[in-house]
Amino acid sequence: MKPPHVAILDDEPEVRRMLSDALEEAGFRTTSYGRAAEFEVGLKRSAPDVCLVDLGLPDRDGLALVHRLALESGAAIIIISGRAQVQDRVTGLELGADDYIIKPFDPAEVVARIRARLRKGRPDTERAAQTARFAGWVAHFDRYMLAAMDGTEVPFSHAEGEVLRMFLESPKRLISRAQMQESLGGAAGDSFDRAMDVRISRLRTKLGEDPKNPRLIKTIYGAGYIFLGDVVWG
Amino acid sequence: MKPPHVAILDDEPEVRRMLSDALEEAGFRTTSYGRAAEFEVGLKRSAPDVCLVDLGLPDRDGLALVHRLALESGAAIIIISGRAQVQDRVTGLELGADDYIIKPFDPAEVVARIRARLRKGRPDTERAAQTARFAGWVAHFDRYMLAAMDGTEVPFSHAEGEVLRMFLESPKRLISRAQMQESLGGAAGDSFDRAMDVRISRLRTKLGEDPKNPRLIKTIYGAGYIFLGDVVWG
DNA sequence: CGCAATTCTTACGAATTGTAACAGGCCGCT
DNA sequence: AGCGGCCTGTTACAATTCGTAAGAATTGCG
Repeated sequence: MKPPHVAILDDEPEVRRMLSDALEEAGFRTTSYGRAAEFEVGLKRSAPDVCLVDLGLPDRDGLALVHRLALESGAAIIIISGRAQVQDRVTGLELGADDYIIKPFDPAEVVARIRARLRKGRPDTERAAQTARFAGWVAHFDRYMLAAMDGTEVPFSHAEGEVLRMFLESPKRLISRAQMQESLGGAAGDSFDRAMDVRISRLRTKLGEDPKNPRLIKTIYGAGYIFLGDVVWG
Repeated sequence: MKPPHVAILDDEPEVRRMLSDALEEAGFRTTSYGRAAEFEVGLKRSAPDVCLVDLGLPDRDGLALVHRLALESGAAIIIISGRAQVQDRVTGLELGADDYIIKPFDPAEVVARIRARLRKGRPDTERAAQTARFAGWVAHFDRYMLAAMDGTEVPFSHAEGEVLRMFLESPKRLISRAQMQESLGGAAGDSFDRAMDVRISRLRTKLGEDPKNPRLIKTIYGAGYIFLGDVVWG
């Protein structure tokens, strides 16, 4: 398994440096950003497992950013802030942060808290579920079959299954093209993005989507795709 | 859904009392224990969702208890301790605790941290709420749809959604053009500000604004925009 | 080697988004 | 009030992005 990826957002270069050094020492991959705008662009390319966010940003309301992250991203969110009041911590946590660390901090503690989040966040012990229910379908990934309620079965290929699995693992979340390509091992080539389209297109027809008005796999022009529909694994 | 159950282990009666009061006020069920032995007996009867454990116990090594809990129980474990050294926190977290709170603590923060743990532990239930109500509309950011009260729905694009979301996150506050450009990832180019205008223009028409007299998105000449209207998220 | 299934590439049409151009409004000045 | 410059709104068009059909390349199997 690839090492977890931590995204760092802090406007002070020394702090970024200290964090990324400590985290890479601890075996994580890191990406650092100095401004919220760059950070959000980076999120679209690859979804991190943990976001370390400094609230004292010059260019954006940090709490609003945290709120959005909590809603949209599945990552664990850890706030780093110089504001030490209890009320600040409470509102940060209420808005969706998973932890709140006060400056000045010790990098070792940051590492320990990140590990604690990842431990709970990824119950990969029982992650062997091979079936998923959604929108009247049951996807059997072990047999490469889609079963409808009425008993009819539709086979799907490996490429289609990769895409479908990605959707079912992150339902109701925007998935950017770049994320898919990274996840599906495709080098972001010139015409590889067209292949993505085709895979999704075929998957859509197998799911019986109305091309004019898809209800499950929706295209977000210029951003990616989103899978609507409630998913139950197992 | 039954309210979550929090088990409290602390040898000081006043602390137990303060915690249980605050937690029940917040809607949790609580059970308090003064000694580790009772605590372990209680665990066998009913498995709590969260364990609040004071490390400074007279009758047992608290860290060893935490370690066992982490391995055997599925509950979230939060350490409360008077020991404030970084090394103490790191070892506590490494041994399996999910959080580490230092005495003296504020009950409100304890509640917030417990909620943060439960949120991640029970995924997918409350994250789905990606909607905001305002001025007779309901914005569904997961489906990219605006629903009016009478049931009619208007789709909005990603670009329009970015603008709308910015407004709804900061209602009744001035938002400058520069802020928007930063936030929407656009390099502040020569003609990029024109694109902003167009986005806002299109959004206005979808909201049915009167161009002559906009009620929701008001432009402040030379400064930026302001979104009037009360917003309720959820 | 031939066949079939899968996947990629190419090509063209459709949807969205950005850009340019023009029209109108706001503000300061006389 | 009237004028002129700057800011903003809107429309039309161009560029980018995406969907899908059909053919080519790849893979797997006998």
